[in-house]
Amino acid sequence: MIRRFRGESLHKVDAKGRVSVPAAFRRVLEEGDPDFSRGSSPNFVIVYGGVRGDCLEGYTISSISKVDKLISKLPRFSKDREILERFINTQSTYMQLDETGRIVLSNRLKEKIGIGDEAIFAGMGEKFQIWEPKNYQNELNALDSSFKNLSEDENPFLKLDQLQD
Amino acid sequence: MIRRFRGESLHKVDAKGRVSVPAAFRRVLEEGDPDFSRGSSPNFVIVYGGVRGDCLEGYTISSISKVDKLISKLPRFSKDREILERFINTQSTYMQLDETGRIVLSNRLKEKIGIGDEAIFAGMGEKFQIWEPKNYQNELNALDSSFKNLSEDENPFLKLDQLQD
DNA sequence: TAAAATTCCATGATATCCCATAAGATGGCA
DNA sequence: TGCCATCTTATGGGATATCATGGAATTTTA
Repeated sequence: MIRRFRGESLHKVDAKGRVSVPAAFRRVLEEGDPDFSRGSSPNFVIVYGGVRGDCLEGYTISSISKVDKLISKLPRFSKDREILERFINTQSTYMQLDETGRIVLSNRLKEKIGIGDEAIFAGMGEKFQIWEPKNYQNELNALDSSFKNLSEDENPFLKLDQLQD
Repeated sequence: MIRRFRGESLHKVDAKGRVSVPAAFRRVLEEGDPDFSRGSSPNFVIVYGGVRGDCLEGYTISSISKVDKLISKLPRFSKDREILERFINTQSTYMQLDETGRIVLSNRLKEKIGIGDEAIFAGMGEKFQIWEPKNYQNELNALDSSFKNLSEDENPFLKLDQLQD
């Protein structure tokens, strides 16, 4: 089975910017790092630009590679490619878990998403997000109400069954 | 034969949040976990967000993987995909039965559905649900009365045979 | 050399494992 | 067809490991 990022959890951010990555996510990061071996700590990538500026997105090495490959398929020098490279390559950084399963968020990253002394991790399948708690709640509320306003045939749950395997 | 989740049963939730999963359901979970082997314990997934907030829903690995695969077909960063991942990945968690066939419900999960020291498991074919007993009874009653108010051609029993494969 | 970043150690809380038991279900056999 | 032996299930308690978090010590770097 390929494990995916699932679940949400709240973590303290200390004065140095250290945060624990949820234990369940670590397993996924380990599986997704081809260079990982027992006893070491997995590498992964954090994208801080992205479509939305309001959260950080963490990718395993293998899932960011998929995205990189897709970008490489776009014509060199095309505007599209340039934009995506800007967001996904330029505005991202490698990270490594420390021995206790933490990462450190630089001031730059913290400011980017307005984080104080708490952070919420949210699993999103092939990636996870890091949010400032209040912003996260707003995001959920917004999502909820936009979901409620959808018509029957806009409902993504129902659309799922129309996709073919 | 592909076994399905069938039947309902009531179980104690102890101080640590431990509950026995009905033995019949365990067989289904075992069959639905590609990594399961005799002697080990099956993994599965509990979704706690979903369209309805009033119960937990348990899926086998293989049935949740089907959903995950469909979601992965949607364009990355699309609204639809985001909504579905929020409901199905973010608001869910991996679970593993222990040797005696139990799982532990975290406080978070218990609060989510208002569970005290008892829980009802209800088989729903490809998934099962976990309810606080009183809420479950209300749900049954509501379903009953809404069913009674349906006209002939709204009756799902009758619609069943009109579907084609 | 001062500030920043990284490594190392410590600890309480939580979750997980391991063992125990009683009741019920199952099946064999007289 | 009634009784006994055995297995499975549901449940509880205690021991142990993992996790989240904080602080000190050491290294790096500007």
